[in-house]
Amino acid sequence: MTNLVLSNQSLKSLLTSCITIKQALQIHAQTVVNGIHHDPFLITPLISFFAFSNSPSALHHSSLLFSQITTPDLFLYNAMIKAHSHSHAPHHALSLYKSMLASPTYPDSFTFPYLLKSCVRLFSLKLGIQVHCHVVKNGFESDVFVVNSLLNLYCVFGDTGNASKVFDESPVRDLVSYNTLINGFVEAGFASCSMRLFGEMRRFCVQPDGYTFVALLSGCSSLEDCETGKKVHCLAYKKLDSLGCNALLMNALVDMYAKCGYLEMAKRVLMSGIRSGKSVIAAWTSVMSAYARLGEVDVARRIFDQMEERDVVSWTAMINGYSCSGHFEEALELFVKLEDLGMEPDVVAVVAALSACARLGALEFGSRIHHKYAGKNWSCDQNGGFISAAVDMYAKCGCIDSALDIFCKTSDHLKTTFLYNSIISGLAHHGLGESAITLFKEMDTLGLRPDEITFVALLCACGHSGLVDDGKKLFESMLTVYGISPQMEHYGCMVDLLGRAGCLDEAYCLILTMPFKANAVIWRALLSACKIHGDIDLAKIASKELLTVEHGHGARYVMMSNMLADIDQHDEAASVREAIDNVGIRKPPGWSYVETNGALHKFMAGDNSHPEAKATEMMLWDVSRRLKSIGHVISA
DNA sequence: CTAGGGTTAG
Repeated sequence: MTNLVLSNQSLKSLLTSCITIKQALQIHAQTVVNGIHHDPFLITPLISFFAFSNSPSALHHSSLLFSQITTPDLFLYNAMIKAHSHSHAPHHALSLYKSMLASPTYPDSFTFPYLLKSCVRLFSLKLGIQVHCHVVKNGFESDVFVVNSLLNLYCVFGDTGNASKVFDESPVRDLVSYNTLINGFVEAGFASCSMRLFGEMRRFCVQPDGYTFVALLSGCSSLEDCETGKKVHCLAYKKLDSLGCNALLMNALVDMYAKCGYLEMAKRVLMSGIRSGKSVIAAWTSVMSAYARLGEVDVARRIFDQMEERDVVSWTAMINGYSCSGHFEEALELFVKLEDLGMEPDVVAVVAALSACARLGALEFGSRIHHKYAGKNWSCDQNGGFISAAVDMYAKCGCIDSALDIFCKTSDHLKTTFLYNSIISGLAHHGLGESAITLFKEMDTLGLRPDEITFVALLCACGHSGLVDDGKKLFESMLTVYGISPQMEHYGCMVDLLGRAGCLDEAYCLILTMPFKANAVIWRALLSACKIHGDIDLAKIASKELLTVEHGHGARYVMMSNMLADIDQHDEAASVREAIDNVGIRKPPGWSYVETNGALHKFMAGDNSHPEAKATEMMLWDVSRRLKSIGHVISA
């Protein structure tokens, strides 16, 4: 090759037609050879080429070049910030911004959207709020791109309150602003707000596009509002003559009809999608899930097997389809198959598997999954769902210590009401009422609001630990302090709590004064308390009431007959048994699982077929004898 | 602004 010396100009024009990283590296080498690598007109396009070539090593290379520039200009700063915002290390974007603030350069409207995106990718609302302050300080709140990035930031974190505030206070709004907030409302579970916003959008004559309709339909799916869904369908049909080529929209339509239970309509839209050659995996997944929810697991499985393409989402849907119908073993089997096929399960799939383990009590399997996926690059441990699923799994499998360990190691910004609910109910089931209350008090200092589930867990914890006064105080505080009106479940917990503690009259009184008609759960709780404390008169009342709300339920008869036998009312017990025979009621046998050394053992009431059934029974007898000896009262 | 699949109680 001839020793050709290229001028600055020709190198620069070469760079514009450069395609591969290798070519750009060659040009860079030339600039060094020619001693012109400090020419800003050459180095700037080189840096941005490397920055935007979507390769971690090239980005590293551009960072090196960038660091050698003494006073980078705004353009270069923005280029580097943008490149880092979608890199594997978005925090570099914020460091760059910091050094920019220390330099004579000021940010502009191009800087903030990428900073905000970095905060989103760092899962840090806190940093995002700081950047928001800088937006205000620098006067960019009226730039529509900045506004849309702010909207996205708040929506991603489910903070629709702040998102609405940004939206309301912004002098500029475009289609993207509306779409972002509409979608944010839907994802936060406020689908009705999204419908209202859509109305406003139309009044302001902002023309919706495909994304608007997809978001709205997704809202109709979650509301199971097929009426609105149909209207959106019509509107989308009229507005978009290109409806036929939008796969996303077709999928959203199918999902809406499937979730609303209009399976025939869902399949009709799906078929039209197939005819026009669209990508239909998502639509099939929706239809499949609908069948699973209806309890038709076999139909769901057939669809799953017949789908010509399956992705992680379809696998997850099938795994959950099994879980929904109580087929936890099949769910886990499918998860293992997914792993064996070399497909990388994502957080949602892992969460689904952990949940199946929790339901089965499959500790070894569950902890294997937990350890395998904690600390992966897509960061399960940054995902609130993964953490609560793991906490729940350990708690349900009897390892409250492991559950607490995970909980305590979780940093505060990842602690949510949901996670507290998981750990508190875990503590409740382990009879650790005091700890449950301690953690509950912690929520306040983190600014987390308890919800109705928190109180179910708390009251349950008090009930299992005999903390009657604490339970009463908490029940009081629900409405007076937290503005949550107690539901049937909460009254149920209170009846159980008072009943176990022997305050039978107080429990009965609560039932009579509560604002709803007591359901079977409540009467059963009272009946069970009567059994423990041997109150026959109240037991008769409770069982009479139970009969009126729950006609012909086998468990009631069995419980009643056992109870009467226990308190030496053998004649009455016999008459109840007779009633069972007369009505022909059969209580479905109780069953349970236990997992040891990776094998699952199923136990059913009255079933002695397990090879170690005799030994197990002896062990159980021993356990209950020891429980009795330390004063524990075993209820029905 | 890019569907479809998820975690807590009873």
